[in-house]
Amino acid sequence: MSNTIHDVARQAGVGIGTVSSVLNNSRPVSQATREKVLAAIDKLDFIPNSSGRRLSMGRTDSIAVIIPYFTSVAQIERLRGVMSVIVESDYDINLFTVENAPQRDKVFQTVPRRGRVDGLLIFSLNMRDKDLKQIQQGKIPTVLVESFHPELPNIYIDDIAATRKAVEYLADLGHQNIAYVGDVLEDPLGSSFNQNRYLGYCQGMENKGLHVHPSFYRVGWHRRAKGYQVGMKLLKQTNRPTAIFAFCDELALGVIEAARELEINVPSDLSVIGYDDIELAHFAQLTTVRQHLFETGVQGVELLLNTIDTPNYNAGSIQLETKLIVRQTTVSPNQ
Amino acid sequence: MSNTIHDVARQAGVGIGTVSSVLNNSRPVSQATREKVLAAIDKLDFIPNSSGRRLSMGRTDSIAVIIPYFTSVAQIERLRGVMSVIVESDYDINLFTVENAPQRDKVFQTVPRRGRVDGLLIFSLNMRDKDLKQIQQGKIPTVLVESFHPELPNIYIDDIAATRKAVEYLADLGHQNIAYVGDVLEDPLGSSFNQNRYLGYCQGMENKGLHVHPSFYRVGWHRRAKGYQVGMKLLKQTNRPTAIFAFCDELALGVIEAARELEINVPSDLSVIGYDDIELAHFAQLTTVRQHLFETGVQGVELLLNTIDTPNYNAGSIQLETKLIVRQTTVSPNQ
DNA sequence: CTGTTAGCGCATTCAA
DNA sequence: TTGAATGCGCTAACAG
Repeated sequence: MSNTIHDVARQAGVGIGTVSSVLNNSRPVSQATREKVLAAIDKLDFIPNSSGRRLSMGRTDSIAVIIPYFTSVAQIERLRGVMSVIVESDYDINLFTVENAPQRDKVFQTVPRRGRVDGLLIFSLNMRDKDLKQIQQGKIPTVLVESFHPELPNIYIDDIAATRKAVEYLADLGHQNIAYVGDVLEDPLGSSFNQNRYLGYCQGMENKGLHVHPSFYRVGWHRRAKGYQVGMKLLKQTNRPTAIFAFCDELALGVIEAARELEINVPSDLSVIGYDDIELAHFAQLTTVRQHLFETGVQGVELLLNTIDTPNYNAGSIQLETKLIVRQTTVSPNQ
Repeated sequence: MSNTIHDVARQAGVGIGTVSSVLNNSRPVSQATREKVLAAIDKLDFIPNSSGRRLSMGRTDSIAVIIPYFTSVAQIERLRGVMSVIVESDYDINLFTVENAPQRDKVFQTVPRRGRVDGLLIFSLNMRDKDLKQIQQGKIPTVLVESFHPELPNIYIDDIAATRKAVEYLADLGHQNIAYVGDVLEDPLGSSFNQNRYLGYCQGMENKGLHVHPSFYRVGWHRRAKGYQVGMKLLKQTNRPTAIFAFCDELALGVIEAARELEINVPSDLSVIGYDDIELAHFAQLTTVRQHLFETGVQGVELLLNTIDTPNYNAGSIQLETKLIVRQTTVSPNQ
């Protein structure tokens, strides 16, 4: 079918060991034979069979990226960051998306195996002990992005502080009725950042002496359509909030659409603040918390590649900064 | 390191052939031994080593998805479609992004090889003869999405007709000065759809007896920032267009931002029409040509999986419909 | 029905 | 400096 190393060896009139040597520079080869081999390789358009190489080397030269909520723009932005560095490397990316618990279980059971991938990059999924055991006993290098486990290196941001500051910013503008539109706290896939953001919200409210009213806490999935629904409910309430902190930009935009439909002017009648700073946020002039999504992808793979290539690499955790980007959806109330 | 089939065989007190048999149901096994084997597999938490399996089977159970312009929302939407079906299958996805000619060359030279992947799904890249030769002599099943080659099955839309209709719609509204904001015609990665859309624009203009003015044809990369720049130039011209057809939604939104900054009201002073119908288009109330991006991904993999699984599968081409979605960025001029 | 063996394509060790 | 032999883990053909 395809040319093998034997074909090249025959063509060049040498042994396969010699061909392998020039392919990998694994041992000295005389200039003359090297040239013969290279000529044969070129003539046959030979590229070593990946499967054979994997088996022999015990390496796969590929890493798995595991992504929940693949519909989320934020995840895509991270993946872009990953690809931007992987393109320059010799690794392949195996992409796994996870939308529900069975899918997560299947991935965590089958993917972290020797001979499958050389490393794991996991987005936004907290590990259960069973998953961790699998990873650890297989000694599969792993880096978490936007999630946490005491035993694993990760790239993270201080969600609590970032959210707290955003809420305090709203309070400082003079808002008292600040609602929280977020994700369900008990994420079926096990994420903690939603809880952290809610925590930050509560802290911010408390710091400013504001009451966290139960009817001001609403959850939905982080898609725009859901933000629209939740926003509708919230804005039709008799005690309507004057400001809303949304868990992510997509939710925030859904809220804005709801407000638009109810003819509630943003920002004069309603301030909205998002989270992520996706590209759409710029277009919509949305005030938001910028987390450097692309950068988390970049740092995540880089950390992972280092742990793979350097045995006993001391992979610690890396915290990235956030920044409140004030645009045009937040002003003082009744202005 | 990891448990192998031999460990399982020893644990169960059988031969490796028997273990392989129960793993693959490749030959009848007595109920008693089957249970012994299953118990051993369970006890050792055994999953067959992927590299060994690949080599032995001559299959990789993975397919490559090759994507240029990974920054484009449209490509992401297609990829989502792909992942939605792949999750239900037993195939892995190897993701390759391509941002320039050297990267394309490298991917096409190294990826379409037996032992590397079982199939190729290629987005928006026209093949050169050299690339095609590689694919054909390796007999790697391949499906193109949004690109064309007479020898390869593809998923496509009628770009020319769709653009023509969009332009005719603008003309019917009464616009005469209709500009085209598009991609460079000579795409360095070899795409034809940009040329097709420009062609459709010209046809539409001609059908309506309108003149294609050179200063009304502007190109940039399909990112919003570029749309902004191009839009700025176009809108500062003395002979300012009253309507703009943009090659893709992202460019259209950039144009709208430029208009916003120049205090040119959309749509009363300027109609804008995009292409793709990305999610952002809905938020921005952008009139646009909807092509079913997610669906192209779905159909693309499905077609590919069929060609892989069914020898001599007659994979033809599939044309998907487009639809003009009229929202709020297009009205009659001077209204 | 089941154990043993050959071979997938490669890197690498052992001999020469 | 190089060729030949061994083994990576598995499937499948072969032999019992």
